[in-house]
Amino acid sequence: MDDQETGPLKSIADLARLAGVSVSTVSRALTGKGALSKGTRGRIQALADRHGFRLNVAAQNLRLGRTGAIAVLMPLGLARGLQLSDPFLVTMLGFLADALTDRGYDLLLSRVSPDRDDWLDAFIRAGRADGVIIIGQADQGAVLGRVAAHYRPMVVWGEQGAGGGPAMVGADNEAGGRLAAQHLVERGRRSLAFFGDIDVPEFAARHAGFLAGLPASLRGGVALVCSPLTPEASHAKARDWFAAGNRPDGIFAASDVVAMSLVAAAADHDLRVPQDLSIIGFDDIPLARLARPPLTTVRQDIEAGAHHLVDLLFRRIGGEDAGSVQIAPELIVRETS
Amino acid sequence: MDDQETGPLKSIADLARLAGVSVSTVSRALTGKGALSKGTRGRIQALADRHGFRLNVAAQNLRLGRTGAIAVLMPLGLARGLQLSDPFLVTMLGFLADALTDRGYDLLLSRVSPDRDDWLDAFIRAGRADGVIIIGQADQGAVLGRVAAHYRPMVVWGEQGAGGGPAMVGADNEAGGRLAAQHLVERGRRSLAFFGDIDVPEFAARHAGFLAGLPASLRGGVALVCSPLTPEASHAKARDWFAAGNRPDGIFAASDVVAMSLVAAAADHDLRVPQDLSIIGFDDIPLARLARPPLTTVRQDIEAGAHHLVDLLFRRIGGEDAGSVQIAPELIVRETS
DNA sequence: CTGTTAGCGCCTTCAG
DNA sequence: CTGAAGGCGCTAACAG
Repeated sequence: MDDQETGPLKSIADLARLAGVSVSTVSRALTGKGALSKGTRGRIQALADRHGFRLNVAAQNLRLGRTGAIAVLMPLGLARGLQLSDPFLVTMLGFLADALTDRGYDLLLSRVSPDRDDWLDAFIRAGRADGVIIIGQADQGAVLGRVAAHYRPMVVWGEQGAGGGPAMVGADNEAGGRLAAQHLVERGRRSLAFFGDIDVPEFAARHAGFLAGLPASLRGGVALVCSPLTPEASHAKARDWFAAGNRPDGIFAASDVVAMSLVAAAADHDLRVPQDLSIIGFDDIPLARLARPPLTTVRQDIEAGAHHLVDLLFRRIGGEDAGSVQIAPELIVRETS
Repeated sequence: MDDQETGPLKSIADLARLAGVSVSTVSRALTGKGALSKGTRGRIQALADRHGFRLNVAAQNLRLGRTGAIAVLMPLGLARGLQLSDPFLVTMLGFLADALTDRGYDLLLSRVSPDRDDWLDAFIRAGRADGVIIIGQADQGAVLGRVAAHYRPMVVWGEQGAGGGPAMVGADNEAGGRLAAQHLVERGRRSLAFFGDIDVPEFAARHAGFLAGLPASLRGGVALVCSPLTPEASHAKARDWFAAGNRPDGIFAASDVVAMSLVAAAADHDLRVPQDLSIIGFDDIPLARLARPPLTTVRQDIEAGAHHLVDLLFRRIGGEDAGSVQIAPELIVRETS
């Protein structure tokens, strides 16, 4: 195939020498930018192809003052990589990867430890990415607010704080909580509980909405159980809680994984779902439908969320001062309620 | 805080000017490399800290001829980002992110379309990453083999091919299949099926091991059902298959998601699991234990797999000619068998 | 111990 | 339409 075996082409200069033109001509030919005669351009492109030469993206980016990558950071999951295993986060990650690729950007998945207060500033100043998407503000609201004040290309998935914070995209968690409450009440449930850690803002909003959606007579009796998120830990928590003799007839869980743990723990204690106990999750992860019984849940549209995140980010990169977006949740009634 | 407001420090040169030293001194101070008096180093580091200055990683990497990133590519999941949602892949991704971060590398998640034959060469030549981890060879065995012949820093998760291919890490899928077969036989199951797409090499090996683990008398009667991998699609496939009147008493599924779909579909057809039908999955994803009934499965140690992948990759980056690794699977008996 | 110098591979004015 | 030259921000010899 190779008529002239000149060794691997390391740089644009090698190719220029080979083609008998200058480096700038090669650059113009390969980037498609700048005026160039049709003939030369075609000839050089063919030559590059034949030798398998591609512009070095790193150098290109340095010169252009960009990186071609968007960082996705998940403060929630920093302590253990395993936290990343939450199906919701992962599904989100997949959609983000697609949306970013469509725009010609790479997704940089970088674990950062929110141990020091300046973890985010430090990451940003390292210049590894042209923008940052944060999934789950966790307890870093203050940090995010401070950084947002002077760094534009950042968007956050999570619960809308009181104005002035970073640009956010998220489900209307409070509305979701109300949906769950109304549904349980319609089912005749009266002894209720919420499973989730309300130190996480999203979960706090779900909890608040849940209470708000209840008649005043029930509101005071709602048990609040601070459950972890992983399958193992939440299952253990639920089992202990049932073992302690708690017998509610309706539970709203902060996530589908927690809800599935509850279903499993209920079975361990011979509680029938949904006859004795209604359980509602949140997220509608793909596996929720496959659970036995199929899980009733409040759906967040993850794909729409990912697209909004990316749209918003690129608007802000483009200089627009685009603001937050909220996505309406939807109750999906299956068989655990 | 800032005693001298000089505007944001854009580069090492600004800081050098501010500190009254040369750029190389600043470089030495901030990288910690090279000889430098304790005093100057401390002074410059303090100054950098005070002004929030950090070395630009992109420029640093260009100079060093590296990128500081490892690409993770998943040819399986390229058509739709959603494919990434398989819990196994996702869990793997989390462990990889951790292992790479520990070594100071970023994880570049880049969707590439294996449409043209040179997708991998093109990606590599763009120079975006210092190494490549491929999760799931899918039908790209030929491409991987060819690239491996001239590109060292690449490792593949999947099924060991006949020698000469790329460096691989993977579970011993055939042994896993045998474990499943022996277990079903011990349970007295005689009418068997395998659910999975044997065009995928890993699944083909699981299928082959399954047959090999069976007494000759049963081997011929094993149904082979080509099932997709996503929850929705595999559930539909299983339901249709039961609806067509098929009534095996033992099924080995290519993945836990497929197994959970089978459990759900069996329930739709009033088949009791495990009384009427034993089902075994593969992977042992975190949710397998939470399924109702908890799923019997063949466990692959995902964390060990991720560590082997990263170890192997860096050995190869370091010039070693390290070869493949195989991980022993383990049967986890729960309640679907 | 510190400064000077020459690039890493590319893009982009500015001339011709 | 094409070439020459400077520089993106940083590091690593080589001098001093």
